[in-house]
Amino acid sequence: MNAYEFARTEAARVVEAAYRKAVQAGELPEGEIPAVAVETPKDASNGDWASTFAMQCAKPLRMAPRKIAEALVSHLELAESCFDTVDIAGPGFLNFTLNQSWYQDAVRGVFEMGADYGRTTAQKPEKVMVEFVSANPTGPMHMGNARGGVLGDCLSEVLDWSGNNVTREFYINDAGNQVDKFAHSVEGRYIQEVRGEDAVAFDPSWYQGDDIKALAHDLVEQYGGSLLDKAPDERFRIIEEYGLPTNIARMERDLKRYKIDYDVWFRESELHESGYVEETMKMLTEKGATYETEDGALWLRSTDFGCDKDDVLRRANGFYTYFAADIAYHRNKFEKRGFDRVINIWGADHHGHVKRLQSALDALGLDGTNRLEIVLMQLVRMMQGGEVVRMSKRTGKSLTLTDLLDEIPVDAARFFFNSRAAETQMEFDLDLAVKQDSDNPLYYVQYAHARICSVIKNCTEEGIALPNPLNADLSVLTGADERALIKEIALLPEEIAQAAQSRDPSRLNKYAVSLAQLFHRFYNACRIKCDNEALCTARLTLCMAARQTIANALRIIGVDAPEKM
RNA sequence: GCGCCAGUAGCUCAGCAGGAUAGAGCAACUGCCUUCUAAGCAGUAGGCCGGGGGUUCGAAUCCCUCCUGGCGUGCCA
Repeated sequence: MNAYEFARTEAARVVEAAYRKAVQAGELPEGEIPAVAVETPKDASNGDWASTFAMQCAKPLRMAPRKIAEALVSHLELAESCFDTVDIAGPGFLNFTLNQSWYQDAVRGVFEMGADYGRTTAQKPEKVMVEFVSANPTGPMHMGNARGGVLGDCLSEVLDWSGNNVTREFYINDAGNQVDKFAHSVEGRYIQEVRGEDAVAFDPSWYQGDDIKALAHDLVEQYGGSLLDKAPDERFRIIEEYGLPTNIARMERDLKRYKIDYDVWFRESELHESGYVEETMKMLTEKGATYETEDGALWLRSTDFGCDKDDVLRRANGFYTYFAADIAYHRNKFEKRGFDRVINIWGADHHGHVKRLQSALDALGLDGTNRLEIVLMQLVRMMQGGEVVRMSKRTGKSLTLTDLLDEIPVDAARFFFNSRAAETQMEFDLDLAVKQDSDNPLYYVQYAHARICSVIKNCTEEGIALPNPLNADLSVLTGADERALIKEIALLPEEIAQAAQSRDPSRLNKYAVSLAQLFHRFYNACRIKCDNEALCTARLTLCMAARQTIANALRIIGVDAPEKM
């Protein structure tokens, strides 16, 4: 158990024991008491931990909260706990102050775990898949993908650190209408390049990006004009078999550059080719969840599940919809690959899709409502020169992930996109991002790390022996800034667990900034390299713990912790 | 129309399984480098927590309602 969790459970244990004793002594009535609530006060002058137990008991025990608090305190036994004192404050708060040995243990805990400090074990470890980005292979990735990429990657990391078995997956939509449209667009540009702009009229349904023209150009280099002699089907096949793998390889390369590595790249086309989609539709039909209309289309009875309308699974022309493939895909995740839980990162514009997919899985007996979670992410609004930059693959005007990484460092991008919870609307000002240097909170955090490294380096160069952190005596660290830093260090495992539980990795950014702030404050208030040997040793130990903690937090976000800046 | 998300300092946002005086960064102003990294620290100023009702010892946080903004409501994905 980590130091933070220990303190929390100790506070609750001690209060509950005091209540029992007070009842035995006849000072408090026996009653239906709630679980002991414990929290950390915002203001340090209210102690390190506080319990609102006395106030919560006011009603069930029919007593004034302060009276209850007084009775509790008179029976509190702190000798075996990690607390020094308990005070009654305000309407009946019980404010606990941590004792010296707790601080000592908290710092030691960092060194016992080292690079793994912050990891916890789950009560119920899950085999969980995080599917994210899953950008269409018909063009380059945009800013929404950039945000989703960091979000999914950091969420995966945080789930992993909380004791789960995590798989990162990219779903490749290499089937359906859009692929035809993609091939059509490349074909058009190919014809234009071979025979001239006027040979074929521009079709407004084409994807317009320069990437399409570039692919057409590649084909001209490879085949000359010979593709025009081939049958249309054959030509389409050649274009697809060149264009899709090329784009997929580029996405993989860009994501690697963005420090994202997937465990699985899953192709939608496999689901169609193997007959898995068809099989899944048959299962739904057997469960009575579908019906057919006269034109031959197959429908899912979504309204039966509370959705506003039914959904087409198989079009009148016999082709399965994206939704049908998606149901099959998720059946594959749960049934075939045995994931306990699946978390998808989706753009908020897909929110209407959530309930119907979950419901379809429920109909298959896979309990999608509880096991499939969708983290909806608001799209990113790009600003440049004070104006909104619209992003659209179709108009080709989008700013791509590659463009972004050409402009700003990977770490700056990753830190930025992990700085807000998924559901918040984000504004990304490119002008600001490019010139963003010392204003960027990332550098504030990294600077704290570099500063520590520098101090430690100076000490060793001057012949000051680094302490063995596992048995260093920290009893001299009694200052407010020192203790505040230690308490923050002790918080890392809890922050990670909370981030995982609430599916919100942006908590780690906030934590890292706060930790850096407390270090900078400590650094300014307390001289590390000082004449008092015991103090110097203790503060060096604290520095080393802070360094490890910052490094671990940054590692989860996926940015470097530099030794100098 | 219906559905989802959001509205907190000048700007960007934390806080929201109810708790003590509502926080941070940026911008503004005032101090701090002859000693470990000033990409730093300390301080000042800035608020009807969108409006209105309710629930209770206590509401930015929960419920209802209204207003404003974003998104969705395809046999597209």
